[in-house]
Amino acid sequence: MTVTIKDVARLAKVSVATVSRVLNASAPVRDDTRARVLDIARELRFAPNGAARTLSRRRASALGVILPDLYGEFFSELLRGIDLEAQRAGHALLVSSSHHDAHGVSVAVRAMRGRVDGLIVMAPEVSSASLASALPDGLPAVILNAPATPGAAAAVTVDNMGGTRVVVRHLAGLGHREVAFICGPPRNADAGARLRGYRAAMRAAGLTVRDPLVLPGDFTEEGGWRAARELLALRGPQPTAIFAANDAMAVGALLALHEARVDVPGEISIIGFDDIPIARYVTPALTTVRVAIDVLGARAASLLFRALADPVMSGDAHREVIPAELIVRHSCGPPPVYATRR
Amino acid sequence: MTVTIKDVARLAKVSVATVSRVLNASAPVRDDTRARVLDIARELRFAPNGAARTLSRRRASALGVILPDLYGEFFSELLRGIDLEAQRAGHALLVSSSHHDAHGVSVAVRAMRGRVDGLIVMAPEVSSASLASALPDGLPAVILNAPATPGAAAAVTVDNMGGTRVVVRHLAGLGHREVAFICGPPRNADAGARLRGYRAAMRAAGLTVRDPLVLPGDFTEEGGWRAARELLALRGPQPTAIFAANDAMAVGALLALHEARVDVPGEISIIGFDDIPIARYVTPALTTVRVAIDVLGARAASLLFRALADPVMSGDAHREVIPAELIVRHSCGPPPVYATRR
DNA sequence: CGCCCCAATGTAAACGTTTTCATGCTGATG
DNA sequence: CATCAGCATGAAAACGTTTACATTGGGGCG
Repeated sequence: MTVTIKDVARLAKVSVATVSRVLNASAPVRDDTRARVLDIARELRFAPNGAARTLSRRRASALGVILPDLYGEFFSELLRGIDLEAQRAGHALLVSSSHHDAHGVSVAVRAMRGRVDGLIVMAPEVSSASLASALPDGLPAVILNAPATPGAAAAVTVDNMGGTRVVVRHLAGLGHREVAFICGPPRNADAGARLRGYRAAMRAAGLTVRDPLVLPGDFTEEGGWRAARELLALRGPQPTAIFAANDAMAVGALLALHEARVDVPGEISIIGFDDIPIARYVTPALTTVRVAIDVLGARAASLLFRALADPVMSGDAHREVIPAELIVRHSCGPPPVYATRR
Repeated sequence: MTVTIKDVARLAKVSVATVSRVLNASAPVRDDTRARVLDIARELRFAPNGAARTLSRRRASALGVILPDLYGEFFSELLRGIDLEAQRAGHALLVSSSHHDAHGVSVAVRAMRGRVDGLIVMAPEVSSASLASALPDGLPAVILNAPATPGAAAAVTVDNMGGTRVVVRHLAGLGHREVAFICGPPRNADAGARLRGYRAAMRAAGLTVRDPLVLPGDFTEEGGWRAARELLALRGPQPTAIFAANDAMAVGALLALHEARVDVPGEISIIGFDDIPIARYVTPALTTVRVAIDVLGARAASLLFRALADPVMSGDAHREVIPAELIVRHSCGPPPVYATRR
């Protein structure tokens, strides 16, 4: 028995149309009737029903956000960036997380039909083809960090290539020649791009990638720890630097080296990717690549709003890239003398 | 021109009612018609309109979450906990942040009417009275970390009293007598509770609180840094331990002491509250009080679901407290000898 | 062979808004 | 004084579902 616009209309002795007009200022209303309606509305503590409004207006004033997870600072920052933009446009956020596979994403997308005006989807482990087919027809969408989609939907991505290039150049400039790489999850789009970027940058710097120095990983601290242990156990020449595909793994590797009493950066340099807040606090502070995650989110939202305002544009599959910047702290130095001399 | 249930009905040569029955399995339908309807629906890529469904069912299958902010790991974890519970109940999350004052919260609450089945509200700086008056009549709500509400709505809070007590006992047990305290924001409910808890626990331990040792703060790293500087500049006897009302400030204080070449824990012990992930990584690792933020969120959600299932209960203003646990790391030790000797 | 019941389906009325169209009414204009 | 413009309002039709109620048709039972 909640109070509806009809109750307000009845008590104010006007039609529901007039109440609607007063509340939305959508048409001129005489001052005295407006005052009367507002009084009654306030007295009854009337609040319009969102679902009815959405249905009638064919506009939800909400954005759907579909994420693989909600764990860690990455998603927190992303969501904050999206929210910032959405808020200024008077839109709410309908979030749904824990959607890893194509089916899960598809279900989540369907559940949002009619409740949101557009979609921001992040599904780094779902192929762009199946993702495109999961997206509904009439709903504009922006895809985050997806494998390069051939013009299917608008997308925002991190400049993984640029980020890895600057890392390898930095290490090469310090004199490193044997740079190990700890990969991310095999099916993850960012992880793949970073691996490719590492290989390309190594080649460009005139360095060769030795296969045993490319280790599997999974973006977790634990995974980084394991990879570092594996490197230490390697027979043959050790690497003089480790490049981890994200900061969490770099922190894990740091821990493993610390446990093994290997000096960082004296004996081995280490470098990450993302610049999560923790990176500043480990000892030695982690040299890494900064990506403005909140900007990533904000750009996605504003891109979506542009597509919403101008439906023609949405076919044009706009693409945006968030820059990545090298942050030099204390975990990298020149290779040890015996190594450079060799 | 999106596809509706009518289109499906027309092409499948049945009524919309039958389509609805098939899609919701809400009534028996002959096998062949069911198959036909499902075929057409799939072919047309039909997805029901959420707003229409909500309106008709008078149930949104969504929870509203109203937060003061989205910055930092606290909110990330909170949201994750809420999402976990909501997801298992098949509910989505409508989040709205950046609502600090009573008016902002009120606006956000109104915007959610008709789009959610219940509300989780966190507004640590809004008085419980004005908060209660902002909540709509028919909508169950759970309040997080609010100042003790006199039975207005269900609430979940952190055991600030228990947490501060165990901290003071720990420090007293190590031999500290002069324990400084860095406060949180003046109007923040948690901050207030922690200050009161500190005073009470000091008294219970037979220690006196000297006013110059209680410093203002604001829950930020920067604020903790400033407070520590102020303590160092103090004439008269220095404290042998600093208790910060949250971890962010403890980290800031740690930094200030490090800069001033004061040994922690040799000369001064330091202890925080919250156990944010960074706490493990600073040097020395921060002794603190662990609060399971994700559990806080999850409890709030499940409490809300219980209220939803059983509307009678919602009047009963259930109250739940999340325990706080001391995590001993390396930032606390016995006071320096010259201090104990005195 | 006629009746009744049940299963399957259709019809139409909600749900609470917004919005289009129609209708008075006021006052200005010729 | 007749007419017309325009402003304030009301009536009713959307919007896309679900669901209460009505209507079939067929089979079992007397």
